[in-house]
This record gives sequence, C-alpha cells and structure tokens, in this order.
Amino acid sequence: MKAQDILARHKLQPTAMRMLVLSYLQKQEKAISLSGLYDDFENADRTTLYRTLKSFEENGLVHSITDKKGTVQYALCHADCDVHEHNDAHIHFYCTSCENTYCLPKFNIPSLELPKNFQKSEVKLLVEGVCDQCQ
Amino acid sequence: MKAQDILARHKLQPTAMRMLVLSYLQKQEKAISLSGLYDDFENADRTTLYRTLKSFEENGLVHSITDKKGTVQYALCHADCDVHEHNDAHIHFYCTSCENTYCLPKFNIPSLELPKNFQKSEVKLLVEGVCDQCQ
DNA sequence: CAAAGCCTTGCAATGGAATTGCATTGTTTT
DNA sequence: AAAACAATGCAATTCCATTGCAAGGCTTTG
Repeated sequence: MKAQDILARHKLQPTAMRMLVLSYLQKQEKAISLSGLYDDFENADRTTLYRTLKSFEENGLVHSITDKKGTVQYALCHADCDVHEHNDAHIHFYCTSCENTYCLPKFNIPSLELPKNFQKSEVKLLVEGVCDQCQ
Repeated sequence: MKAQDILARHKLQPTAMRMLVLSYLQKQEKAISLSGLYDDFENADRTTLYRTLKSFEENGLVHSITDKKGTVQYALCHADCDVHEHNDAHIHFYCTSCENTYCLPKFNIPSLELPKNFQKSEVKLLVEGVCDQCQ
C-alpha cells in the first residue's frame, strides 16, 4: 500500500513531510527516536518531526516504547491500529549492547491476569538483553 | 526486618538518609518518582535523593519502571533481588486517571518466548488503564 | 588516637529531550 | 476568492536526569 493511502486511512493529510517520514519508517528494522529521525532528516525541523511522530502515534500509525535510557522509540504499527486503540501488543526488545530497540511483531504478549476492577487499555512490554546480532 | 538490616543485606551503608528513604518506601502503596520523593522530603537535597534511589536500584533494593509520561517510578523490590539480578518480574499498572503507578507483585509476567539467539536479562511490563479506585 | 582513604552529601551547573507559543505558510471548505 | 482550518518553522521554555566538585563523616590502619 502506498504511503498516501496509509495516511488517508489513518485520517492524516498526506503532506510531503509525513510521506517522507512514513516511508522512512517503513524501511526501518528497528524503532527510532525523535533524535535519530532528526539525524537522518538534516533539513527538517525538529519540532515538525516531533509533531509528525505524535500525530502518527495518536492516529494509530506508529506506537512508541521508552527504552532503557528513557528515550522514546517509535515504530510503525504492524496490526491494524486506529485512533481509538493500539492492537499491536507485541514484545519489544532493547539490546544493551547495540542499544537498539526492536519490535518483535511475531511475538505477542501473552494474555495477562489483572486484579479485580483494573481495566487495561494498553500494554507495553520491554525485554532487555542481548540481541542475536550482538551475541 | 529493620531498615538497617535490609541495607546491610544489600551492601549499602546504613546512613540516615538511606534509612529514611527506605522506611518511606516501605510505607508506599504505589511507585514513586524522584520528584515525588523530593516533594515529601523537603529538607533533603534532590541529588542526594537521586543517588539514594540509584544506589538502591543498583543493589537490588528497588526497581524502576518508566510511566506513560516518561517519568521513572521507583518501588521496593518484593522478591529477593540483589546486585546482579532483579527477580521481581511482576506487572506494573499505570492508571491514566489518577496517574499513579502501582506494582502488582502478585501478578507475575508470564514466561515469554523470544526469537532465537535473543538473550533476556530483564523484563519490564507496564499495563495502562484505569485502576480499581478510579473506576 | 591520628592520619589517610573512601563513601556520602550538598550545591551548582550542565545536558538532553519533550513540549509549547506564535507567526507563517499551505490546504480545504464554502 | 474568502474564510477556516491544519501543518510547518523558529524560538523559547520546561522538566528531568546527570555530572563535577568541594565539604563532611565514617572506616580503616598504623
């Protein structure tokens, strides 16, 4: 599917910036921080990138996870997420060696039991360790 | 067990500050941020509190989890954690209503499957939603 | 007991990232 | 074409984490 259609589906105007960021994200194997994105988009304004990611997240195009260092990492959603709910409850892996954060979309978070009267809306799971490349 | 003994067991000198912070943490039902701790210890220096929490964490006395807002929240470990490993892999719950972070020590994280050659050292799981009090 | 050394504390300063305000530009609606 | 709305760019701010360094305390050792 084309970037333009994806944006439309998520109710986002297909601006040049968004198209660029989206196709950039599609190429990524790992999650990326705002700063990382900024480094790769030298001509772009940091705030614009910030808001681009935020709007993507709000509209269910990307999800975020905070890595061990406290930096927010963004990645495209794999499942069909939308404005109202993120459905891609998969494991994230932070490698303490290369310091990258990976989505593991094929490894879903098992269903969780919660105490009575606790209502879950989202689950974020980060495994820390060493990735296959760094073994 | 007395604060002094707990500190000793974790190879931390039983200073006045540490005793105070430890007994404070023992009274908490929810996890607390550095700023929250600072608010409740008006006479204490922020850096000292920061380093107190850090040393507690390094020595396995407390663990931390980053909440939805990106603030690090600390709580006493329930299991026997030590310098080398945190063993209290339980669920944490962030209530989007009261904005508190709760440890759910009785709700363990299920065992996770990982891709081949990924080595896990720690797991942090944060469930977002609404807690029982806020329903 | 005294001297040396290490750990802890307090204060000041820095660093880094997230966030906001506002003016400008671009796009959509009427 | 005008009005309304959304996105962008720049500047500034805020918030939190982190570090450097000097001073104070405790521990160790002669």
